[in-house]
Amino acid sequence: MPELPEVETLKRALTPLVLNKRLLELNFLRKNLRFPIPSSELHKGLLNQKISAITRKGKYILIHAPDGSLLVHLGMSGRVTQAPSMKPMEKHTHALFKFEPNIYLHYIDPRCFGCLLWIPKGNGHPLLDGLGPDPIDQEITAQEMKMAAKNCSTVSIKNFLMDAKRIAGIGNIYACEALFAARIYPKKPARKINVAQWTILLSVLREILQKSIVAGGTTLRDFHSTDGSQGYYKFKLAVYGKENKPCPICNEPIKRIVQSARSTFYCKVCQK
DNA sequence: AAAACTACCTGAGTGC
DNA sequence: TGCACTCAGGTAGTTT
Repeated sequence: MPELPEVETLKRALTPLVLNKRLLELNFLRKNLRFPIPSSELHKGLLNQKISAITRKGKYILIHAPDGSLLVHLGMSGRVTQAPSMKPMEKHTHALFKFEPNIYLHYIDPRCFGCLLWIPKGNGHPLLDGLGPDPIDQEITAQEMKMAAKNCSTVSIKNFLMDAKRIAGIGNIYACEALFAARIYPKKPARKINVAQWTILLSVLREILQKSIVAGGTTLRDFHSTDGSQGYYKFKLAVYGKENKPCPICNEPIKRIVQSARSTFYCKVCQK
C-alpha cells in the first residue's frame, strides 16, 4: 500500500489507538525484514512504556516512547492492521503488538522490504538523516527546488522527484500523477525546470497528496478489517497504469516508458 | 561525485 | 490446470 498518503493515513489511524497507551505485549515472528529486527532492544525500549507521540517523515513512521522510538517502514507491500488478538490472522504476519487496554496491531509484509528498528532517545538514524524535506509537512519553496536541481547534470525531473534525498516520500505513482497535473514531460532534465514550473509542480503535488490522504481517510472506518490498503485505490489516477487508455484531457493514448527501471506513464501531447 | 543499476522477496496477472 | 514468464506502490548498497 505504501506511498506517502497511505503512510500518513496509517499514522492518523494509529494515533487514537496507541497515543498515551502502554505497550503490553510484543512478539516477532521472524528475525529479519529488510534489516534484522532488533528484538531485544525493542522489547527493552518499548514494553510497558507509554507512547508519547506518533510522527512521520517521508514514508517512515516513528512511534515515540520515553527511551526512544520504533521506526516503521512498510516497504512495497507492508500493512498494519488491527486484529482481535495476538494470534496471526494472515500469512506474512511478522510482528504483533498489544497496547492497553485491548488494542492489537499486526504488521504484515509479504515481500519483507519494510523495516522495524529501534532508535534510542537522542540519536539520529541514517535512514532518516539523509531524507529531503517532506512535501506536506514542511514548506518547500520553488526557489529551493530550483537551486537543488541546478547541479543535476542529467537527472530527469521524474527521477528527481523520486529521490528521497531530494524530496521525501514521493513514489512512482505520485511522481507520474504530479508531472501529468503540472504538464511536465517526465524525461525533462530537472535542472531545466524553472521557478514558475516548480511552483506549479509543488502546488499540484501537495494537492494530489492531500486529496489522496482525504480519500485514505475513509479507510479509517475499514481499519478494523483485515484490509488496511483501501484508500489508495479510491484516489482517481489520471495516468498511472493507464497505458493506451485515453488521456483525460486530450484523449491521446497514454504512453508507458521506463526510467531507471521503473514504469513512467504520461501523455505526449499534454506534457512538454 | 553523481547517476544508474542491482538486489532483496512474494504474489498477481498473462500467455501458452 | 499448470507452467513460465513479467511486473509490482521502495530503497540501500554497488557499480559505472
